Amino acid sequence: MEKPLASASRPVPEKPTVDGLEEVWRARWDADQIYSFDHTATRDSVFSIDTPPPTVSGSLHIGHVFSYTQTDTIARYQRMRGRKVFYPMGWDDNGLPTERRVENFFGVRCDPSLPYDPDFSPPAEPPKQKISVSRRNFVELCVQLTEQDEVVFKELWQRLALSVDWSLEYSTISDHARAVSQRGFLEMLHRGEVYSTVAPTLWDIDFRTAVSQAELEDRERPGAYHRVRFEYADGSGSVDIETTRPELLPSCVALVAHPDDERYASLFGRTVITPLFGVEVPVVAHELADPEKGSGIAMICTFGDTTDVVWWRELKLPTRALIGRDGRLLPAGFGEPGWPCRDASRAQELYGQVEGKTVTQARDIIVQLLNETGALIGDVRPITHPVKFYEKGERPLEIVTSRQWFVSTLMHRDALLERGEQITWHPDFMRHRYRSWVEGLNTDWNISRQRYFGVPFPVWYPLDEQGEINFDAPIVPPIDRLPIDPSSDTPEGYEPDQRNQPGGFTGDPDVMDTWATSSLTPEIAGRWGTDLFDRVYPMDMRPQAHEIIRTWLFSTVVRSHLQHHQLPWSNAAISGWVLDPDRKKMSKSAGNVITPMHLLEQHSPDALRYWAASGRPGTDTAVDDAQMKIGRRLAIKMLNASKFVLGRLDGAEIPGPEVISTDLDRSLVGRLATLVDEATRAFDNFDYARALEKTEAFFWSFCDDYVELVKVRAYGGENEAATASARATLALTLSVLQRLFAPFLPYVTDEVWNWWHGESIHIASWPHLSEFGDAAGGADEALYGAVSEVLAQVRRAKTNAKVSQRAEIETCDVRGDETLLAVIARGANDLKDAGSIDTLTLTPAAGEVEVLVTLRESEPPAAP
RNA sequence: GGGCGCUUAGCUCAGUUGGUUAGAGCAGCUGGCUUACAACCAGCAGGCCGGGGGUUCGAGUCCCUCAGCGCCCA
Repeated sequence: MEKPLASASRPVPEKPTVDGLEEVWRARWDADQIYSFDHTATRDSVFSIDTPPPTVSGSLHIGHVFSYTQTDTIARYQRMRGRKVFYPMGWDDNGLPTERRVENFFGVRCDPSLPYDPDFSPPAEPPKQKISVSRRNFVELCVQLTEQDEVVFKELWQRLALSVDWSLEYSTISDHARAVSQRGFLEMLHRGEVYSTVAPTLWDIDFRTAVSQAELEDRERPGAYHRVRFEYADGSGSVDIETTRPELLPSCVALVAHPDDERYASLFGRTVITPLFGVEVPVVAHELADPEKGSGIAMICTFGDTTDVVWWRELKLPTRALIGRDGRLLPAGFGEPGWPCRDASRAQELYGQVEGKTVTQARDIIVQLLNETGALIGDVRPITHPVKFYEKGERPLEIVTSRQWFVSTLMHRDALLERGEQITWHPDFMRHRYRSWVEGLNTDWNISRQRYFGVPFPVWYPLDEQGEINFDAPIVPPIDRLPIDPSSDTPEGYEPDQRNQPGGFTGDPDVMDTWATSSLTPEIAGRWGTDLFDRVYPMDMRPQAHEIIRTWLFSTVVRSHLQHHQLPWSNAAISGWVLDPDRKKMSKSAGNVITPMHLLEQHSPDALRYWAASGRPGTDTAVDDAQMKIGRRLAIKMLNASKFVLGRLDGAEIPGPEVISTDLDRSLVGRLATLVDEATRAFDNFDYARALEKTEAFFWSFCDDYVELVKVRAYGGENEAATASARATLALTLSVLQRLFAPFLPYVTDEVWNWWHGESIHIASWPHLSEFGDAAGGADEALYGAVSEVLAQVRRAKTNAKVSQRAEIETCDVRGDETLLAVIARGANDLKDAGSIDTLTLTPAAGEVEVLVTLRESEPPAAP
């Protein structure tokens, strides 16, 4: 304190406004680099944030404002507390959403068999028929479009005043990110934590790619039970199963019922014959067979759903793959090894009718055949049941058998559960989301994607003399050669012309799952391998939304656990969703997505931030114009209150807390100390909303009551000490409030701060009790409340009399409990000033406080 | 089917280990051009704290149960 106003860097305007602050302060923060990370800081002085890199899919969303603002308030708080804040921003540009957008935006489709065309440029308007382009051309278009999109996002972040250090910007498709991602993969490979294998794989036939368990969702879809009769192999009878997928009958490898199901107990261990195809299959028992479902006995096919995979694995059943990558039925080999059959030629003939058909076509044909042979019993029974979809997909997933890379997660389940317990969750109940996900894991993490715009696996395979690929001996590059692209780079010890030749090599054609890269955001942002990494890792905070706990959060924990044997961060701050004004979830299909730019224009960035920061941690919050208006009003109030207080300080030396002597002032300062304590504790607990709420409530009370009470005294009078006390209190309180609001209202608070300070408020110190001297010592906090209450009653009397608040009061008699009156007496002078009271008397009386006023006769009542 | 959250004023929401008479803002109504602020100020009114049961001297808060909404997992 004790700074002369002369240190101000901006004048107090005659008529303050929030409009135009954005341009002024954005430029100045940028010029002064106030958000730069101190690269010499050591880990103990750093607060590091593992910022979520948004998927740059082109359209901004109000949700981006919401969660990123919440994080920014915490970043700003920590910065003011003196921590060196590591606050990077990234762009998650690799992956399927970008491919989708590029295909639609330019009207192209990737065909990896085409050669690169260096002169290709997309047509101005996307053509109706998509143009096929090479993989490299496609990737170039992806890069081009994401760079455009990133500009739009960056503009929003900067207008919103996210206190990001933009020199730490990264993208998940950059050379650096690809190198980190490939290194992470190779290190797992060396440690034996990833493996490639031919396995049943969840497959989206439209996207033509594998997907992982984390990308699944159940959707209720109509289906139908078909009752199908299987004859016993010994001809002694038959059993009826019910299935929703009769087209998979050719791949039936067993029937299954619950071990306790007495209806079928006698069948276990016996064999039955599949209708149409005459394949002899066993009847087995497994607990996952639901006696309530259908007839209680089901056919196991390879593969119709994930339960089939479990049965196949646990019961060690054979594989008869039926569905191809295009969703059509593959050629079968009845009578050949692996396809035992009683009448191979008949089976092949029947199968010939469905081979190459889509699943739906095949179903109709099989049903018809079953009907003709009498194996279809009764009517088809329509039902509704959950079907597994890729979360971005439009058709049900199939399960195909193909070679994929997997990260071992199942064997680490217990350790990963323990990691989840070690995280400090905000809010705490979010830990359940993590736990239930990990407990429900049923496959290792498939990280292969048969796509184009992603990080390639840094792996080649040798070809033997017959040109067969040896998957068991992958060739890998040295770490310092990364990033590489195995489809164009040549492994050590080979010549480029040996590609795809017998005795030569071939590159792994796939790219990694986008989460396989973004699970390394701490390593990417923190420049793994440089000394920066040790300064920021493990990080302090992972902010993110709850719907990606099973993907981003989980995968990051997995990678950190495997790579570094520790948590990637100590705190997970989980934000809620933004709902539309009717509290409906926003989605493109519902057409209720709200974009932020016009709101920014209409209400100001501070106002938008106020709305965002009002949303409790983890709580879904509706877009609310009214709340933004309140934020704008708050910002304006801050301007006006600051103008008033600084106007009272006369441009002179600002008195320090040692001159705060008046009881009322000390009472207010005592409350202010409590506020600082509350706001600090709330922020330390990542509860920005609580800090805001407490600060806001104090601020309005300060303006409405305290300022009114001391206004006259602060103007100056005979009692210099009393005047100095009021001014010092006003100055201290204003200074504290400006700083407590700084994380929420960065524009307006820096404006008002600079009316009396030279440096940005955002690098000022968070308020601390040491600034209060002993002004709060022994303060009677109840005094301020009691005096405020009497003032309110005085106002009420005037309002009831329908006179102006300025109207003078001849006598005011306060009646109440004696001890309370003694408290009020200590604020009597200010009360008289604020209420324009001539004579104030205090009369002990039983019961609640009562205020009786007599208005001055000469004051005519207001006209009705 | 299992789990998590929510249900408080017309609306949006606070309510911190159980403790006077349940709070705020908005909207509504009444009054006031008050030397920081009319984009403002003052005041008023508005609540079976989802229903039921229990523990307790005392429950919006803890326990049980039911209902509705939302989400996560299977």
